[in-house]
Amino acid sequence: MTQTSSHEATAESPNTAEQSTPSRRELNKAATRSSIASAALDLLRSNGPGNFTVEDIAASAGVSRRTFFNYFPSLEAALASVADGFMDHALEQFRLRPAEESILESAQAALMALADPMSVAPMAELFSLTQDNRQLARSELEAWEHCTAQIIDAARSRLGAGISELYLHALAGSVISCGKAAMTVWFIERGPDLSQESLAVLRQHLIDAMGLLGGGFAPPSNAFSTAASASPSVPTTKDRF
Amino acid sequence: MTQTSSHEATAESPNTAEQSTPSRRELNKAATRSSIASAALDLLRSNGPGNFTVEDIAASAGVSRRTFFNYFPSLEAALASVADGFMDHALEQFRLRPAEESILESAQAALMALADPMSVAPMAELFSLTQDNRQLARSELEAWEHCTAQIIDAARSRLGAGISELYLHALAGSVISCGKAAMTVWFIERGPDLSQESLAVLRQHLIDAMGLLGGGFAPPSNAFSTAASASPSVPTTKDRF
DNA sequence: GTGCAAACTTGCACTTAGTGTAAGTATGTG
DNA sequence: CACATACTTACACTAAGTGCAAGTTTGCAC
Repeated sequence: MTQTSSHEATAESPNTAEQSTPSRRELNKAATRSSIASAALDLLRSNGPGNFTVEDIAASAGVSRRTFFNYFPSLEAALASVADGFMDHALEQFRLRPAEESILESAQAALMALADPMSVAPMAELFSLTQDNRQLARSELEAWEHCTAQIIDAARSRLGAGISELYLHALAGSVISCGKAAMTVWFIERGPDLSQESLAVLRQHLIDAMGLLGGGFAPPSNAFSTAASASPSVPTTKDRF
Repeated sequence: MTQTSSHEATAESPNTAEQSTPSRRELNKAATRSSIASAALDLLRSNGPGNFTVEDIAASAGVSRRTFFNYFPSLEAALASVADGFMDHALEQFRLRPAEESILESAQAALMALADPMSVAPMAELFSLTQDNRQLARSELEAWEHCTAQIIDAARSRLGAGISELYLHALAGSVISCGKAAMTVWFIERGPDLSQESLAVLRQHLIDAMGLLGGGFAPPSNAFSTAASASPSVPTTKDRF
């Protein structure tokens, strides 16, 4: 989670190289952090949302309550770090796409990269465990929002600073909304089912949602048929995977 | 805010009529509620975000701390009730649109209705006072999310239950994202400026954002010129206001 | 390795959010 | 007027989140 970095004590690695020497300290910190996060996830699994406290997580992770708060600003943030990992992965994929590709294509490709079991499993689990809890749902909204902001930045640097801010904001927001919609609908239909068949459905939903967006949400009667043909810049992509 | 209704004690008015006799009780409750909300807004104005407590609000509204929590589940919710009023207004407009109109057109029309000073003033103020506070920003996200859910319902009942859920979710989410984008960009550009000129800018942003959406976010080089021509179902609407 | 400074952890004390409960006060009804 | 119901309030309690100061670990120089 990028926003929690401000709560960590280390500023930057002392060596000018980027990741040559992770240094004992950083390794320890990373270990502690992930141990807290997975303790939180375990408790979410076993006790259900709302039925455990920060103290429980800290005890289960073998640290003090105070240390928990040195790593995460709230209980929800600890759980949201799972979603953040998922989205960081997506953003990485997005930024790796060739600059000449359209934003929608890049977004679609990036989202595709998430429909594999390894990436989507923790996210799907969070989704399922989170559904009925207000606090947790909020954190998830925040994670999506954070992701939107990142896309805006990435798209701006790709398209040049001259591009309309409204275009950037509306596009990034819509892309995220469509990704969110695909996951939500998938989850409603399939629950936490991570089989190949189920993931194929998710993948198709992601494709369809982007197709709808690229097609300007042509009226529903022919929504799916026109979605592909009406969007020359997003050529269906269905056959690419 | 619709979701706070579960925290209120009254279930339904005793008389079968809808709003004939608001009854002393309901009047008192409404008065208390709005007095709490405006006390919260006053404190936000005078002290800035994060620099006042629920106890302060309760004292300022002349009720006990406990009563505050009988009306609102959190400090943020009290402030968010302002945004909720704004969005309820928009949803009302949306639902009043003729059924044969496209969803995008209806959404655009509904959003237009909000660009008048009376509606937008409290929202803009919240926006400005809220910008740098995490908790408050979360509540606002929640309000948008709530609004999205309402649009999904409204669109489903308009388009019939046979319509694809993915279509509904993606469309509603994108519409809201575009509305949010228009407001965000407007606010970045103009700050809390509610002059006629500034509102015209907001209006134009709302139109443009919906145009972009209807046009499938045609590549930026010709984003604005093609946005209108590429969306036959959303005929610019610029000349309607 | 010895020593020292910086980073990290922890316990403690404190404020505030939020909730359950039971007793009090207002409101509507016969 | 009497009575039931809705609403407010005080009180007590759990838990979130933060500041601070003392302890412990790590990195680095000698």
